[in-house]
Amino acid sequence: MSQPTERTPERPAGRAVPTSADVARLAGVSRATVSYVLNNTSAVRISEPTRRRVREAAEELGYVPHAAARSLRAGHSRMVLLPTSHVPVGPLYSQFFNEFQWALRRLDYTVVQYGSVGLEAEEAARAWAELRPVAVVSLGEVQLTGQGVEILKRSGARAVITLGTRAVEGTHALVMDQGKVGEVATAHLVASGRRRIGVVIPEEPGLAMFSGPRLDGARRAVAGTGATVVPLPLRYEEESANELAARWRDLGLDAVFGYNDEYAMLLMRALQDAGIAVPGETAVVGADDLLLGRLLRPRLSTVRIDMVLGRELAELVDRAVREPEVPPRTRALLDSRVVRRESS
Amino acid sequence: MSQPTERTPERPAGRAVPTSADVARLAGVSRATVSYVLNNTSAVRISEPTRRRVREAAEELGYVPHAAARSLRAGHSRMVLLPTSHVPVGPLYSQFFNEFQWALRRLDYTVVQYGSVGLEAEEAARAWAELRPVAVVSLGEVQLTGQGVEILKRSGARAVITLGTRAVEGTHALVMDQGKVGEVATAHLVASGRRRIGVVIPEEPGLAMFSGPRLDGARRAVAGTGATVVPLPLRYEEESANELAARWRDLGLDAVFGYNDEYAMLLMRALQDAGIAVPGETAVVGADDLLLGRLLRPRLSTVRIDMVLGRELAELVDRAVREPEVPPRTRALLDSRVVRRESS
DNA sequence: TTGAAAGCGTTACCAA
DNA sequence: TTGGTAACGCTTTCAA
Repeated sequence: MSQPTERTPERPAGRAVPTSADVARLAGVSRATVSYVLNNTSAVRISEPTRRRVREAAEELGYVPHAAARSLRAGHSRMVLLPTSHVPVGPLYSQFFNEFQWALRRLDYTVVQYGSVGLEAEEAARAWAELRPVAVVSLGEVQLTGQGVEILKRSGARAVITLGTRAVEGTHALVMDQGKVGEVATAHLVASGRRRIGVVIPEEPGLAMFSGPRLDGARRAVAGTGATVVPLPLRYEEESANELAARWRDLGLDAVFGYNDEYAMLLMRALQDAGIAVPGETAVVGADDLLLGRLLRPRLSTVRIDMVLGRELAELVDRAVREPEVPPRTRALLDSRVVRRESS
Repeated sequence: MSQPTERTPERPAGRAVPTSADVARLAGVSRATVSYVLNNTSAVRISEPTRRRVREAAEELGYVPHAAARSLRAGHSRMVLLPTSHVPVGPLYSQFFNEFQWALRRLDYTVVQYGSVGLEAEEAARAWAELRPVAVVSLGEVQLTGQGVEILKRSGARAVITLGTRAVEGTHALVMDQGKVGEVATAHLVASGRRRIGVVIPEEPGLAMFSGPRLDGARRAVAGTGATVVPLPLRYEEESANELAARWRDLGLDAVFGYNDEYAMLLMRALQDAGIAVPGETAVVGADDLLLGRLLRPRLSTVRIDMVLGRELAELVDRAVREPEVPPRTRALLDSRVVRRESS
């Protein structure tokens, strides 16, 4: 860039942000022409010399269009808003999420994640609505209410998609059937002849959303089999696991579903240290099929969760935006199956 | 897009998005009054009955202010933009990140994460600049250039903060000294009498940003000691680890720094399965101090990384926004120390 | 081929 | 205490 001045102060107090009017002035044309050139408007034909002058002027000024002004004028945006929060999630979920974002970008949407920690349902919906997104994809961080959905739709959102453990009225709901995770794990344990089955409930906040349905699923699996389910609160700390292991024999359990691989690994180690044979005396099953679970001895049995592809979800969003009249539907988002290794 | 000149209704058969003008009409007042009431403008006093009428009208219509229009009018926003991408990060980083977001929110900023996967430096800077954020905090997903920083500042960003492995010109740079992680790990191994030290280099994309500096740090640690460093490419798969373990004795290594706990655990298991005693024949050190590392036998030695608090970083952002004339500085963001367990 | 002007939803200034 | 009005930056229709 040509900076003829010897000293360019970083931030001259008066330096304004260049607008299309500045570009027009420098190029010696009107603002309309600038817009035509920079947006490659095909309806209008601009001479090549003019185009070049405009482009050079824009370049020289470092002009960048103002998204807010543009979408204000246009009356709509292509922003897809994804509320985020602090729910600790595994690599599976992260990968899905990234693929989803990438696919949306390919469909020419601007993906914006909005940190929504600590917001209540309606408060959150209002905050999101201020940005006038064309679609909101809520991954369950904030429990959206029908009221909140109404606010969003009234403010122009053409699609509200919830991706959670249960359907929300008025939205395209994608249900992650967390119950099934607990169900297949527990059914597997029952089928292997286990009768008293512990189910780990993490005490860490934010996980109740997943652990509750998983426990319910476990209960469904034992219904009518004579086996029983015992909830086991557990913090993700060695001390907590050791305490639990110390009273293991009093609990009289012969199997445990560890919520996920991490909690399962923690508990399995504590059980082994307490002299309880795995899987001999107690079977252990995790979930998520982490690589690390295969490194323990015995190798950890697990529930493998197959997520819908991020690309598919992106296409669903796109369709919902283009055809908002299609009524929202609820559909399953993931499938689960047991991968039996050595710990069960 | 060539569309017929016929007017296509933007919002088919639906009521339009309510604006402050609609609220004013319903309440029987002017738009200005609506603005005063809804923003609690203290400079103007509005009678209580009027306030009530306005509030009720807004409520009835489900009015939500239009953030773009507001910031267009105001000439500035309080948006802090955080580019995100798919770099796989550990729980330590996530926790820091969430704390940071939360703290920014408390300081009344709107935190927006912008999915920037696959964007080049300048392209990305331009995309971010379109949103006219008051500050950009780049966590290193996209290698920001001086050019990119200039674009952002010209478009009104009052602070650009980079949080990466090396400083970027013109920004408040917070350097995560990844080199030190490798340095302290290797120094520890050398001090324990190890001479030929392997350093794992993950083959997964996106990690080079961290692994390169860590390897450099390891080299610094052996300089002048007579010990040597050997880079060890490794995929995060059992097969890859087993291959590496199979030719371990040919490599003649007596220690390895495993990049982080996960790779270290993977490799340690492969070494043990190949009959190589840990730490007797080969010492292993990871990094991140994951709980899972403590579950293996021997317990995994590790490098504990202390991150700066998210709250501190949020305050730095706030200060940089309020006093943009203060020259950008580079400062260290994290400190590292070895936690010796049993594997070294 | 280009330009003038309207208007998107807000808010701040100045009158009434 | 309230209302009219201009302006923020952009796109688009209409006119030249």
